[in-house]
Amino acid sequence: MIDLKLLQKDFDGVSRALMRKKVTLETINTLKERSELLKTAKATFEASQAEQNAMSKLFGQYKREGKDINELKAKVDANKAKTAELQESMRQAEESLTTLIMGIPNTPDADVPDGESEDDNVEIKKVLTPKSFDFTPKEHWELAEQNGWIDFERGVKISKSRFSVSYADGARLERALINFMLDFNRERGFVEVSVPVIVNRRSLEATGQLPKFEDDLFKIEDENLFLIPTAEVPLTNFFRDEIISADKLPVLMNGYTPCFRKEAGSAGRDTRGIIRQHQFHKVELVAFTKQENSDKIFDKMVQTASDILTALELPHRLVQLCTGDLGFGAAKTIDLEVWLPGQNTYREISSISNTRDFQARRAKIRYKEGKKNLLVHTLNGSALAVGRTMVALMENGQNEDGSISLPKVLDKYL
RNA sequence: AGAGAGGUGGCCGAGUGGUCGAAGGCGCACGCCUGGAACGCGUGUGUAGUUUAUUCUACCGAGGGUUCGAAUCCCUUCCUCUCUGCCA
Repeated sequence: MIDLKLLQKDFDGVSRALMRKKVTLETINTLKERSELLKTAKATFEASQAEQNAMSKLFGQYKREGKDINELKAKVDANKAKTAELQESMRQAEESLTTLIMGIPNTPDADVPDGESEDDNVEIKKVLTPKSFDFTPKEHWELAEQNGWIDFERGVKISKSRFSVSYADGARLERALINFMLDFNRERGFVEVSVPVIVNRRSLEATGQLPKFEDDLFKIEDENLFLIPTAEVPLTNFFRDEIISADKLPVLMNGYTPCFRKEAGSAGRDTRGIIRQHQFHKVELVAFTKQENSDKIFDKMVQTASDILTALELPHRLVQLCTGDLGFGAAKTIDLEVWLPGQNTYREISSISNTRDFQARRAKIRYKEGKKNLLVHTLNGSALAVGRTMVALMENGQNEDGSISLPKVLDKYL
């Protein structure tokens, strides 16, 4: 949620930032109007309520002293009706503001490049050089089938399209990667956490998936519960409605979960293979920091994810997302894209975001600084998407006969 | 899933219509005491909005109702605990 006080104070600055995220000036103006309306409505109501409270107190006093209450009662009755009306209009103002603001994205950082789509993202650097093959490298689905690692048809039979089965060495590699990543992140200071993969509506509102993106989520019928699209949701909600003592910060977490996404709107994209599945494994980093430290922790998270790829000997690059590609809650995002020789391109394998206080304001996660309670900054990032890591290992490690050489860091996990 | 009990501040816990944002205790912070510490004593200690500030408003799981006035009465709902059932 964006900072309404800041909008009041620096309307031009905030609206300029929001317009970079394609929020129309009309919407921003409405937002400002509604927040001012609420403020006045609240003030009027509270004044009337104060009057009511004062008279009610008098009422008790009169009764105790045996005074006549008829006149007072008439006054109090009249004020009561007025107060109820004021309260109702305050409620309406509140509701219309909430509805609007919950759908407003975060403001991008000043240094985020402008752009329309992923084509305008800015490459920051490349790590490791893709090796050249003296044969035509295959795509991962071919290798996966040839090695008996992934069974696509049976995944569809058991569930539906965009589901697959990892099998034998494929399943073992998957598990090895999860363990490897969890250990790697833990050694970097991220405490391992295992969380529910089914969460309630409030949790998804806090992180920003709801109310706007309900169509992307698998919902449990009749329960008002949802399958998580990322461990970011349960991990970030760990501290929801809490005040963390400042000396505990930063809190760095690391968790593995399966993730579930409907992939509505991506029909026809990545239909072959396991690049885009309804269910996939991911190890996620989440951090809670003091406001002044989130940039530092952000860099640490990017470095950690990049180092995992390096340890796995996977060539990759860092890309800073432009405003047009930035997610709903993110102020700043760096994607890690891994080289896929079969596809002859870099593909996203991790996305690391600083949401600053956007999620913290929705989730009411604060810390105490002196006498004041401040919103934490929350950050999240994959380290890494497991399925896509398998894809990269297959395509980069393939030999001419279709067998696959795996990096030696995985030896002790296999 | 059935039966019962219950949800109050960081924690425990009192409070059945007004003087209750809420006794008391624990914890925590500061001060006194001490060579230093424990003990003891004193003071302070919820969140959010509003205001320059005092103030004021809201919050005793959530939502609604009764009333001039609700932590307290009524309704709905969520959650927790105990027993029974089921089950990794």
